Amino acid sequence: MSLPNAILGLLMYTPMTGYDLKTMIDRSINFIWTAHLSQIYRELGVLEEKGLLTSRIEPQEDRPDKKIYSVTEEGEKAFLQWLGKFPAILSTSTRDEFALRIFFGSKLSDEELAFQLERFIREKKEELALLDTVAEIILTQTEKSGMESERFYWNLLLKRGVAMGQVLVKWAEESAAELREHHKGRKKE
Amino acid sequence: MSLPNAILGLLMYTPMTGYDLKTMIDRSINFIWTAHLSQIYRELGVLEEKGLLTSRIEPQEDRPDKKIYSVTEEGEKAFLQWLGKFPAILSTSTRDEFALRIFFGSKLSDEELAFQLERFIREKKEELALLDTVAEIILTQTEKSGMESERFYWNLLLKRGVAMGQVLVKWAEESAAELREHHKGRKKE
DNA sequence: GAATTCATGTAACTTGTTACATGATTTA
DNA sequence: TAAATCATGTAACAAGTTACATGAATTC
Repeated sequence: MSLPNAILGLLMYTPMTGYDLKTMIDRSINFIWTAHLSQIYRELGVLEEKGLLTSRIEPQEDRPDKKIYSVTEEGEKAFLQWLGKFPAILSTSTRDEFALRIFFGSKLSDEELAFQLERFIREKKEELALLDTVAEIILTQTEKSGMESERFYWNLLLKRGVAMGQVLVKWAEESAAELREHHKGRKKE
Repeated sequence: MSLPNAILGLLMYTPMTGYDLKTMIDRSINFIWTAHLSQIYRELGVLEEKGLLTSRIEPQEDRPDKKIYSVTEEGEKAFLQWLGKFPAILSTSTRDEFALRIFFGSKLSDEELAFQLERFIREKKEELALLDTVAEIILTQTEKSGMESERFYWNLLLKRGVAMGQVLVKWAEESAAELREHHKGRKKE
C-alpha cells in the first residue's frame, strides 16, 4: 500500500513521467523506500485505472513519447488518507539480510565474520559520507524549487539516517572487538 | 532467498513442524525477519521438493498429524553457501512506512505529527523493554538446551537492537522538540 | 568503441499478505 | 462463553525482482 502512495505524494510536487519518478525516488526516498522502474510503471497503470492519476502524452522525436502523470482530486484524497494512518511500530515487519547471517554466526568462521564486520563498517561509513551530499542537496534543492516547507521534515529524516548510521558503525566496531576476544577465548579451550 | 535459508538454519538446530517454526521465528528472529505461517508451509513444500528437507509424519489423535521436517546434507550445503554470501550494504532495499510519512510531513498538521512522534517514542520504549526479556530468554534458553555457542552471536544482535532503539527514541524526542519550535516559528509568520 | 542517459513497457517469477477451511482442547 | 493453542493447509491477491525488447544521443 505504500509505493502507490509514495508515487502520489511525489507527483503532487509536480507532474512527471515514470522515468522521472524513478530518478526522483533514487535521489530522495531511496534510504526509506526503493522501487524498480518496472514496478513504477505497473503502479502508474493501476493508479490511472483507479482514477487517482491522469496522464497526457508529450510527443517526442527519436525517443518514446513522454507520458506525464498528474494527481487527480481523488488521488489527493486517497494520499492524505493514507498519510494520516501511521503504522504501529511493534507490528512492523522487517527483513535484514545482514543481521540474519549474524544470527547464524556460530556456523561461520570467526575470521569470515570479522571480515564481514569490517566490510559493514566500511560501507556504512560510505553511506554516512553520502548523507553529507544529501544534506547539501536538500539545502540547495528546496531553495531553488520553492520547497522550503519540506526542508524541515527532510532534515529530520537526514538526522535520523546519520544517527542510525553512526550507531551501527559503533556497534560493528565494538562487535569486531568482542569477536576478537571471543576468538581468543575459544582457542584456549 | 532468505526465508528458505532461515528455515534451513533453524531446522538445523532441531527437526520441527511448520507450526513450531512459526512460533520459533516469532520468538527469535522476529526483529530481523518475519514470516506468515502460510508462507512457511509453502517454503517447506518447495524445500522438500528440492531435496533440501525431508519429512516424517507423526500421527496424532484429535489433531492433524505432525509433519516433522529435517535438513538433508544437501540442505546443509545450500544453507552454508547462502550464509557466506553477505549482502552489500549500499544496495540493500529498505521499506519504512513510518519514515515515508515523515517525508511527506509538510502535508500533515504539526499537531498530528507531534502526536505520532509521541506514539513512536512510547512504542519504541515498549520494544526496548521487550528486549530485556529477550536478554533473559537468550541466557536461560542457550544454557538449558546446550546452545551456549549461539549466545555470543545472539547477544551481538541484542545489543544492536538496544542501540538502535535507544538512538531512535533520542531522535524522536529531539524531533518532537524541534517540531514545537518549528510550529512556533510558523505561527508568527 | 563502450557505457550511460532518456523513455517506454511486457513477461515471468518470487515473496509477502490476507482470507478461508477444519476442529478438538485448554485457558481466561 | 469467548479466545487462545495446536496443527494442517489452499487460494487469491499484492508487491518486489529479474530479464527481455527497442533505439537514438551523448559522454567517457
